[in-house]
Amino acid sequence: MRPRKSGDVRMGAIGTAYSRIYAVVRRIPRGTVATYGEVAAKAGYPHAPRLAGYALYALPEGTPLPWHRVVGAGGRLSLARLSPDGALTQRMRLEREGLKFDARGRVVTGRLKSLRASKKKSS
DNA sequence: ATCATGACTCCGA
DNA sequence: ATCGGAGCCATGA
Repeated sequence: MRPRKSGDVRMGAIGTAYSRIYAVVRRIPRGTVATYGEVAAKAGYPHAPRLAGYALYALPEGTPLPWHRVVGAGGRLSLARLSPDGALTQRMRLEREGLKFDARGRVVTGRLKSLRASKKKSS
């Protein structure tokens, strides 16, 4: 089930899936956003976008990780489903880094545009 | 070991 | 545009 938000965090030792995802999130350039799929893929799980979301969900409140740079596909703030308030914080932080949002609350960046172009059915 | 769940994504209707 | 179902992975009980 859901990991505890605080207390027993055994991710101190690197090598776990969470640590890998966190490492990727941490290396997201400022003023840039990455999708859960991107983060998971770079962490070593190209087909487990849920892991990215799951790992971020386990993040403590005072996490130094730039979790706000992680958005859903197309720049959507999936966080809004779980915590609307948190989504506002994320949006505020991203705007502070120079990112823009459209009327629907989607992030507008030149990086996500290439994401949609690679979609295609296999064989 | 198994079962259920999730800040996801994709595809079809 | 919205709605629903299927697939994938690791974690906790």
